[in-house]
Amino acid sequence: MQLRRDDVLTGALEVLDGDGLEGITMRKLAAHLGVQAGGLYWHFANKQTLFEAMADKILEGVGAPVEPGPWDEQVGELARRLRRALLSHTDGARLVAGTYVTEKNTVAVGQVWFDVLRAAGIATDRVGWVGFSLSSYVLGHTIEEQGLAGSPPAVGSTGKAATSDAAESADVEAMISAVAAADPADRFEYGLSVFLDGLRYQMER
Amino acid sequence: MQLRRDDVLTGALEVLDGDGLEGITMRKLAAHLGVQAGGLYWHFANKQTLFEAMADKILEGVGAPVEPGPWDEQVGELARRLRRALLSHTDGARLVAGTYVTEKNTVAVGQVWFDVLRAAGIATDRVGWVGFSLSSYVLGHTIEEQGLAGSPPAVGSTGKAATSDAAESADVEAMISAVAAADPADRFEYGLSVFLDGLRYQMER
DNA sequence: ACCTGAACACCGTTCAAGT
DNA sequence: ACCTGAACACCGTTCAAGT
Repeated sequence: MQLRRDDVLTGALEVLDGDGLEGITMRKLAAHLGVQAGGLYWHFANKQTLFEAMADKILEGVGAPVEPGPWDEQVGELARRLRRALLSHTDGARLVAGTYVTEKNTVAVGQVWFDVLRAAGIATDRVGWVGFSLSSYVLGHTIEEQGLAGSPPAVGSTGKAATSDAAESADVEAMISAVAAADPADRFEYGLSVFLDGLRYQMER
Repeated sequence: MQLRRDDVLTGALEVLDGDGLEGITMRKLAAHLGVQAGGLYWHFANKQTLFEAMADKILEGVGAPVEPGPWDEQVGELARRLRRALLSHTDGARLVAGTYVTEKNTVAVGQVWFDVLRAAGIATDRVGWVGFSLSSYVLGHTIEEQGLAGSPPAVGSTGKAATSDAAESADVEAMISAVAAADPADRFEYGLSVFLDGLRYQMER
């Protein structure tokens, strides 16, 4: 049974889900595929290239056309789609963030964003900035989401708060706990709504 | 001349600036400090701990009190401060994003955000969400900024646009070029202004 | 065309032993 | 207290050689 490029990619995403971004090893992937490590280099020039292909595969479908409707709902849909794709694999956000992707799917993503924002009436020379800003938010948020998953119950609740004002420090800890305890999807939606409100405001001028 | 913990940290940031995040090696850092690799483990339990300390050091000063003034200017100042700190070292954003920091400076950063947003009149239970959203944007944006630095002239301009509509694809490429060509600081300010407009809008209701 | 086997130049981490 | 020396169990990548 010969290996196709796509089998390697699928196997790599399985290893990613099992062992995380730092756990992916050419040797481990090779073993997972029942092959010697050196053999992988026939399919991918190096690990970096493999990572880029993985990142692109994660973005598959994010560039699909969006349903007709109000522009702000469309933009929201795009943002949610991107988040869902990044969440679909362990450390997906960090993987995509770490690779400067120019592959097929990434270009497709750029295309839909462009179409939607242009149809929304945003000036051509601003469309890129809006898309870049919003996707930066999605990427940053999702990285934090996936990072927080394996971290201590509440960031900062380790008791080593060095603040002199005990009452105030308690408030901060309460804030941090509230953030950590909240549904990540709700937090995401909140930030998204702020951004969309800002966008609407800027368009009404 | 004995090594102090802080010397190791400083040396590590120098290696970071020289060789990037992937280039940092316990052995290389040891050589840079004129020491054997094993010796570093007296100062830091492991590489991850070292990285966390580096991330925290990068955030030094970001938690300083902010000058009195309109709340939106204060919030903007905090966002810009964070961006500047992340930009101050090669791959700074990715370093901070990859470490779940609970150290001194990080807590201090949380403290100022809390103070400023609270004073702005944002409800206590919303303060964390706002701070989290905004810092997600800053983190995501800065990661992309630092990533784009070493990448091809214009993402997507590789000529392999698979779209059927040539004219539309040209528009997308123009958009991408416009984003890549623009001053990163301007792009950052734009997204920040959108977020702040949205925040103002939400507070007026 | 696709992969093995074996090698090369590295890694992070541990730990007895030195000073 | 702070570091060396040497080892252990790994890495990514290359490349002749096999099928």
